[in-house]
Amino acid sequence: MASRSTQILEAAARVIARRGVRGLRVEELAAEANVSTALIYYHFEDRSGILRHTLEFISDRAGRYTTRRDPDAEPLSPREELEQTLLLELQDTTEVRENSSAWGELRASAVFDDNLREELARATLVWVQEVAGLLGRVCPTAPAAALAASAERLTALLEGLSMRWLSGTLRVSRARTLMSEAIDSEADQLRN
Amino acid sequence: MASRSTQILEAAARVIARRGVRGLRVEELAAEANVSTALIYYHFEDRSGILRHTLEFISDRAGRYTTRRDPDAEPLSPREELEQTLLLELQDTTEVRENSSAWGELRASAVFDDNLREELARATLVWVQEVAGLLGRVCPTAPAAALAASAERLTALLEGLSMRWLSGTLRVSRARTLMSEAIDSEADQLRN
DNA sequence: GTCTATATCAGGATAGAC
DNA sequence: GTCTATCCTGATATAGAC
Repeated sequence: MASRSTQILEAAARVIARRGVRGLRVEELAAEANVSTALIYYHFEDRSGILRHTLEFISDRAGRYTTRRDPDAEPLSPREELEQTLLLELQDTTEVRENSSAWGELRASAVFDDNLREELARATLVWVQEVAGLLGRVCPTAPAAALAASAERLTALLEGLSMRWLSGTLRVSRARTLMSEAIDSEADQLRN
Repeated sequence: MASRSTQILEAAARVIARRGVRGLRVEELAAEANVSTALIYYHFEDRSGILRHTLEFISDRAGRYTTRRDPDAEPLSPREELEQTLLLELQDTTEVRENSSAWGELRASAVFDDNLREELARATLVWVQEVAGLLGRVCPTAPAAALAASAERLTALLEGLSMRWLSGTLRVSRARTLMSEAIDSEADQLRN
């Protein structure tokens, strides 16, 4: 059963996805979570405490859905697994939209808020390494440095495309196409 | 000679680069521009008007510094010109930092602010087309659709890398390396 | 732990003089 | 066009009862 804190953090993720970190109002969060504002201040010291905890919550949750898989399906080839992992982030579902826009907000906020940088760097590193690992299974002969570079490019591209999608500059379908072509291209490159 | 409006917009770009869009206080902007808050409201209807005009200002300015060149130097090859155009955005100078962080902020804000989307889409399109044009001169035989896709990927990657740089997750030098490798790779791909 | 009610104040916006 | 002075809303945060 979700604790009160968790319930508030889930609501916070929804509000951030809807309004952004910048647009989060404690009162709106209270309404979304069906609690009073006072309770929020009881659990989290202040507004920026809410933000910190929510962003931690979101990056943990993103890690989970990225690696989750249907247990009955036949195992994916490394190539498919890589593609799926990356394209998962470009789907117009509530969950993905919520995580992606919160992630984008986190990244953007970190430019002006040192407190967020460490957590962000940690989460990015995990993410890049996961992709590098998948690439390594696609191209087992590629040197580690090349895998790392490809993973950095692919994840950075994914963030760029996500932002364009979320900001209404690019359709999801187009973003997906561009992303898979990039994956192919990096994989080819690594096979040289 | 810079008009008052321009003076305010230049100050706005500096303040946004320093504090972010959400951190922009009309009063701080007034101080930065050495004018009163009332004058700002005289020239721009309201806070979001300031934002819209600043976005326009920034994208025009980015267009300018991107294409500016030393008149005495011998002309660049298309390949060099492309590389220079893109790598110009990854330099740790005040001007570039200012434009890039303001640009990133505005992109992030547009996710939640419909007023910014149109201008953002326009500016992105111009930018993508400019890069597609440069790519076309590098690989004159490539079909237009492929040039467009490469340009979209390269500019999206650039935005992604810029954000990582500005948010302290990636060094500029690393970002530059990753970017030039991507340019090479897209150019090779187009030559097939 | 949770609520209702309210203090407090920052900051967007305007009135009116020059 | 530009300023000084000020209004006032909306948002954070707290007091105190249950």
